Amino acid sequence: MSADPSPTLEDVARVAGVSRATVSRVINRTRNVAPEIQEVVRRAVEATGYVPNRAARSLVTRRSEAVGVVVAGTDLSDSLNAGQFLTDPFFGRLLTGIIGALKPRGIFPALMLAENAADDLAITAYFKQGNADGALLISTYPDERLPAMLADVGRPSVRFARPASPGPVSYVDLAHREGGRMAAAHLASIGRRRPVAITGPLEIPAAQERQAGYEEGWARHGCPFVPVCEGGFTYDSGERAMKELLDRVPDLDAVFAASDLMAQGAIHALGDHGRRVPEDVAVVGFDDSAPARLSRPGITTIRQPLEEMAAEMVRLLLDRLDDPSPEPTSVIFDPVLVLRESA
Amino acid sequence: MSADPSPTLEDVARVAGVSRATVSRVINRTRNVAPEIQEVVRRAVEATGYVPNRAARSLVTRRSEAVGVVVAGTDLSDSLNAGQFLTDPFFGRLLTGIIGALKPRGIFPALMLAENAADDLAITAYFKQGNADGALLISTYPDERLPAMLADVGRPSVRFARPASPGPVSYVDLAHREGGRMAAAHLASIGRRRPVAITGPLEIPAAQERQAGYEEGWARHGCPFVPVCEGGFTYDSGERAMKELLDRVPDLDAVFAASDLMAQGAIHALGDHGRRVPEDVAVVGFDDSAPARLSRPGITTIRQPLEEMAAEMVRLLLDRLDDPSPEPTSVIFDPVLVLRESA
DNA sequence: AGTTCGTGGGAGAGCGCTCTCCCATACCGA
DNA sequence: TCGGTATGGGAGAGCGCTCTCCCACGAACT
Repeated sequence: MSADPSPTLEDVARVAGVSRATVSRVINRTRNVAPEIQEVVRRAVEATGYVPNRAARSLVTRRSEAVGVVVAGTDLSDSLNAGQFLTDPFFGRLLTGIIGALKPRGIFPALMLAENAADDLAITAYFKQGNADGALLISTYPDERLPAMLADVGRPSVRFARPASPGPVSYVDLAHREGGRMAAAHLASIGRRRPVAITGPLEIPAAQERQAGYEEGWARHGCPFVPVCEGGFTYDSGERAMKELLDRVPDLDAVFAASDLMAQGAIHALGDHGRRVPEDVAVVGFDDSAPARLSRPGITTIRQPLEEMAAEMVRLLLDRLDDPSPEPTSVIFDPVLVLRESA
Repeated sequence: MSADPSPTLEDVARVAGVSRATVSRVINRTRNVAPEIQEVVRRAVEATGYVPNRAARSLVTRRSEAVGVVVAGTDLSDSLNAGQFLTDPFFGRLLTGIIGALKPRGIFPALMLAENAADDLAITAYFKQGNADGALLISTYPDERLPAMLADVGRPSVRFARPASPGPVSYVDLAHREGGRMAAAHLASIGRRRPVAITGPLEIPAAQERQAGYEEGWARHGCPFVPVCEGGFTYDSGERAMKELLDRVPDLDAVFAASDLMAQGAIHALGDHGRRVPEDVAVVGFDDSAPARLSRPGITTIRQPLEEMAAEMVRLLLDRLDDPSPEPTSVIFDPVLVLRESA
């Protein structure tokens, strides 16, 4: 059954009674070939079980028909952090979108973690060797090194999330500010008046934007000052921040946490202090990841359409690979308020 | 900066004043080369910024130095299911372990989803084209097609979880039966006497084993009959199963759920029925995934050392790639009881 | 009839490596 | 002195493709 010496183009050509070039043309639909000959070739391919050898093709086309997904975890470079990121449903949704969008092209993405400078080097070398044509960069941190390094070796990349400083890189992002505004508007609309905020790490543009939008929203509803505590997007940081805010603002009645995980931590901290959610305190999260849906009470949250955003990243990258025009593009998606029990 | 015509072996050889063969030998440490010449070559590599072209190398070695991670979702072939699997922390932990174990070899795994027969074909073709040398197969379902198909095209694979029928494939698994026994022993040790069980899908060997061990454990503690309800590993199925069991066995005081997600669903269902956890009902989960740690109450659970198991899968595969001896191996890991609040 | 196309096929070079030969040199024991 | 044997280097074939030429042929024009 297993024909160890895999059939080559030459073999197919012999069986079909044509030249190698003709077979190649049929397979790649690269030039007109008489229909009857196409048929003969196709039958020969079938009969031999031929499958083109990617290495040989890549060698001459200088294309690998592969893309890499680079997860740039963190500048903090504790090795746990990036590892944990992979278990974050946020990442899973993104990955689902990427794989789905790549599948029609027969591309399976290579997954890499960039945790430190050595990794950046290894990853750049990987691309330079011709293992992949382009990169999808997933980083919540404003990491700037990789896109430039990859551009140096002629590999375009598309980022998830706007880079901190504008560079020659396409990206896909959410209207975070609008999301923050929506959270404030909703909390105000259900009669809350003493809001607080648990932000993400403020060196991240997205975290800044969400917070800015939230404050803007409250200002519009007559509340010019919002007590705030910075978190790190994680469950524990949300719990800790909530405790601190309860100390500082005992009569708070609304909290906006910049991630669902932090919202979950906050809700548990509120419970520990005898506050009921949503009766005493309303909580709004961000992302609409699994914890928002599965925890009790369900978390009212600002949904990021991550699957769609991922598909858009793929589209941008493939477009750029098909036509390496020099214009970086960006696409911004709208957040959606998802109502559950917590607010 | 970007030397578009990437330097080739030829270029390095010219700079170093040696032949192509010698440069190749130095780079691949494939034969003795005089130390001073090694030094000269190394300097030339440095100077030119040379990086070997993987396609050219693969063409002659017939090795890609790449591996694929195949996530075989389900035979149920609802497209959502596999997508959701990626957001499951279970998968994230496995992936973390795989990537970590592959990194020292400079390999970045290609990720693929097998949701139906067409996918199986596409994936097999991908391997046959020489895109990857071997596969890491992650499937909780006892899918048998892919390992055989891959073996047919000369690609070894290592499975996560024992296949339903023994085949020519290596695998890594957990002592599920022992895990079930541990759950029963713990519940008995804290004085529970009316146990029930929420199993995983019983066509999955792992689910059967966990259940068998659980019943065995209770039999040993004087409880020969355990009411049971089958779930699907998901949150919703756990919630539903718990409701059903509460109807059938109103005075139950202990439940073993075969996944943490189901345990979480069960705990919420118990709460809805006015039962306190763990005072009225003790709950033990399985996996030790994020929900077990983050939900309230924290879920006492049977931990699978997924990262270590993943690393072992990688080791088995790489060994087999380095030396394709025909003996499939299997490695079984021990579960660990992790105590939290729920039992 | 001769010229000019357009169309569809083949020949063959060459992508950048690895690896098998082969050869030059140095060192050894007889 | 000579054959034998490591040791380390170079020459060159060839992995399986793509793609540029080139050519044969028929149709359409002058």
